[in-house]
Amino acid sequence: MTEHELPKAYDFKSTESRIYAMWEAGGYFKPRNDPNKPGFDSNVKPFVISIPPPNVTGELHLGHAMFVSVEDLMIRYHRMKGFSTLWVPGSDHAGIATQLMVERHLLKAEEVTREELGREEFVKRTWDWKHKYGGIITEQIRRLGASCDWERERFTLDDGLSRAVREAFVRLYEKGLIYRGPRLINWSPGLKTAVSDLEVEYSEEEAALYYFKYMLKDSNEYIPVATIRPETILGDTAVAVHPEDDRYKKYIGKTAIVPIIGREIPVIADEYVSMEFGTGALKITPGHDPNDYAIAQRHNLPIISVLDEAAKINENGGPYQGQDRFEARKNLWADMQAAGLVIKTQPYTTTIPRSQRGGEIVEPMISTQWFVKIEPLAKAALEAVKDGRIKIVPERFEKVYYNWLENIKDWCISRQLWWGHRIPVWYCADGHMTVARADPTECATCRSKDLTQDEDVLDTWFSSGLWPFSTLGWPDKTPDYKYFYPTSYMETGYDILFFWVARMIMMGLEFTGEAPFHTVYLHGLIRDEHGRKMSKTYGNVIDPLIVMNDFGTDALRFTLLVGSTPGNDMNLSVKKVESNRNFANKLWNAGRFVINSISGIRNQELEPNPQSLIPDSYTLADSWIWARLQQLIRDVERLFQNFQYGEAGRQIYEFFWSDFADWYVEIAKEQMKNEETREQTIKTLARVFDISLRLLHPFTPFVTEEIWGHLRGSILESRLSNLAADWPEALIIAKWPEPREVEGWEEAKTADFMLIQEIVRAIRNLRAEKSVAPSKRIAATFAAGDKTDLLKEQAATIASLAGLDHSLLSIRESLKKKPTDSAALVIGPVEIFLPLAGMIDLADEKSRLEKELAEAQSHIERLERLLASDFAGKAPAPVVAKEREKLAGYKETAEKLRAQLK
RNA sequence: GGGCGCAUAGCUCAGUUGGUUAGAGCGUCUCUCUUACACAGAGAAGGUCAGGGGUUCGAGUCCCUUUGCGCCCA
Repeated sequence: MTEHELPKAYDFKSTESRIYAMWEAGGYFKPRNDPNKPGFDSNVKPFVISIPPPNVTGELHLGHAMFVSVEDLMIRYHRMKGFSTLWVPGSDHAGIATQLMVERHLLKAEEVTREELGREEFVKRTWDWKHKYGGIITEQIRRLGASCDWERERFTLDDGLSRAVREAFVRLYEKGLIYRGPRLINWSPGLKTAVSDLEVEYSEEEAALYYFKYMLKDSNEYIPVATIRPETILGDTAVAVHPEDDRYKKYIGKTAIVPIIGREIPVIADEYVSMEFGTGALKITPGHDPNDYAIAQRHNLPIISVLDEAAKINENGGPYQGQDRFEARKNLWADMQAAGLVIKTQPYTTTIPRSQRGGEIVEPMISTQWFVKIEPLAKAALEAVKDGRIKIVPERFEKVYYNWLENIKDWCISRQLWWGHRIPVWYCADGHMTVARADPTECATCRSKDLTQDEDVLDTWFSSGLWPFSTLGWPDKTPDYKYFYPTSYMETGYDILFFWVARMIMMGLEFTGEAPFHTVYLHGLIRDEHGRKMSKTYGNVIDPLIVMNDFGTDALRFTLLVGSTPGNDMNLSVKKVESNRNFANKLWNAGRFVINSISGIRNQELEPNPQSLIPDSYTLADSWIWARLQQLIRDVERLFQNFQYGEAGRQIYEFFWSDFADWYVEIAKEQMKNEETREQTIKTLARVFDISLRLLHPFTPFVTEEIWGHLRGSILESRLSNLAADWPEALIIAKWPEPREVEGWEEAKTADFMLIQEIVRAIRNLRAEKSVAPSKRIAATFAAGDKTDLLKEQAATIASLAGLDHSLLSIRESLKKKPTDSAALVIGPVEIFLPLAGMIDLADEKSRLEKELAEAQSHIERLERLLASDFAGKAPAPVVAKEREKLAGYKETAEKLRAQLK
């Protein structure tokens, strides 16, 4: 398509996939300096991000859209700045989620359970599932414009990454940082697996507090005790009271009788017991409560488990064996009631532990699991942030990070699942353990060939923790690893700071000796337009794919980037995306205008104007837009350095729409009518537009790439081809605009231009107020004082923007006599008279001017008061000077208005 | 219980070393199909920056405090 045929509206549908394919085919997503290729230069600085791997069977949601938008922006910015840029993509096997999904599918499609299929077949089926659906999420990420190096795509269950997992496990084991043993863990009865502390969520819920009598042995006395989970009575191994509690002191050391099952347990004293809470006495169930577990350790109490893996009462529960936990609760309580042991029940709000996945109530249970001894790792991870090797943005999350690591407990890493990295530990018939990187053929202790591998798999986050280096080839010192590691930024949502970021830091430091990245950037979560969490049941979920279909990828990306600030949640509405679709269209149409302008000179026999080569030939508007652009570049650079991407985007948007499109383009139309300024104007249009597109490219890559291609083409075909002589073939690899120092002329030009803007606005305003038809060109008389030359020079511009008749303009230094039948305006030193015969009501005019005078007067008073105060003495001189200038301006305005009113 | 965040126009939000008369988008009202764009242009209305106190020449911005909402950890 040639530039002459550019459609009136930007058609993202026909553009995005074509542009993406062009980028990929052009190899632009690959690092420009590749350690695996000839000509590699180790001095070129790399910039590396490893993607937060999405769940391989997941589907795109706004969280993905958010991280892709931010990371792609970071990557594109650095790529344009000349870094050798690598964004490593990939996905995560997501043990529980994927296994559940496949199980559900098998049950529905084939009516088989995984147990019926058997482990080997089930894992095979899951791989089938992965191969079939695993590509969906990455395809969707491509749609977002992600410029990652797809040839380096990784999956956590790949051979390479699985090798890394084994290496990591074995190293930790050999160092004594991994151990196996029975501990109190969080058990998910529905999934029949252990989960880590982080995978348990606590919710405030209505429950009941059950009060009952703990009878003392051989006595009619009892200690009243309250519990939320009566069924755990079956596992009680003590009753605890506070040593200072006068009510119960006397019972310490005596024996209590467990209701119904009649076990004898001691009454112990422990300061942990709160005398105020409940009855002041506590039943101790070390097998099913973390606090009780700790008390039991202190007092050497036995630990009794009363639940099996389905959370049914086990053989230790006497008559209740086989009953579900909630059923047993009811039955036991009824039996206790019958036995006269019940005191009362009362409603009670408490925090209930629920599984992050599925939401079922998690049971603390004693179970033999694998753990990472976390303290030494946590200490190192803490240090890395404290001493600044790693910086977290926004900074407040550093505190959150410290707090978590300072109170961390050992990490339960084994899961009773089939989908995942199987624990590299083998047992022989004698129970010897063999821990090995490669599958062993015999027991390391007794040489027995009869080995069985541990049934469990590792927590998915264990492999995710290795991600920044396992994806680059670790444990091998590959060229990629040597050049690209450590990575640069880790960008992700704050919700996985502990799950993932902290663990990556711990593992990175442990295994590579280096922080895996120097900066952690955390984005917020996306909520609906009124700040509610998006949920399917609520029906307020926004599907990014639908949004992209309706408004284009750029619109969605720009909305997410500009609408959010680091670490803060953002509310998203489709309306916002729509308005940003309009922005993309604005870019497109401004581009059409610029391109048409360039094409316009191609066919004309126009001698190059020698004057236009010298800076003096810049018109006021040229100078102004250039100064504004340079300021924008400086501001954007500063904002990018400070991770203020949203603000940077807003400023570019503002510049492009309000300065470039609304003012400069309109003035350019006028300037192009004049042969003397024509070429310079076109050049300025082209240069400013080019730089604007470069600045916007990381935000809205598709539309900018597309229109930039047309811009480049039209310039190269034109007589101005040297303008684009050093432009590369695609915007994605074009040079980022570098900030330049202020040259000194900017302030005066900008001030002059702002005066012109004020004049134009004032005239437009008056016209609208007086209902002058927009198409009607009217005359005007200016008394411009020392701005006379400026106004004369800008007469054509003012006339065209304000709807004046250029031939009927009169610009003087001063007027002997005020024109009659005119409406008057005062803009600082400039007086404007618009002859609006017949539309002027003298009384109206008078009150309008009086109102303006009153306003000016109030400013004068305010500023005089200000300047008479300590302000003048204590504020910095430039600030004071500015206020003095303002005062002078208002005084001038007021004086002129007073004259008008005479 | 400990920690963190938020409160600015009808709605959703910017406003990062304290310095004009506090901004944007959407929505509302008026006008305009002016040859890049009606996914647009021009104009307008709309705010005690949650309340109180303090620091400062100067506070939406810094400190203290109250209230309300949200989140994290225990």
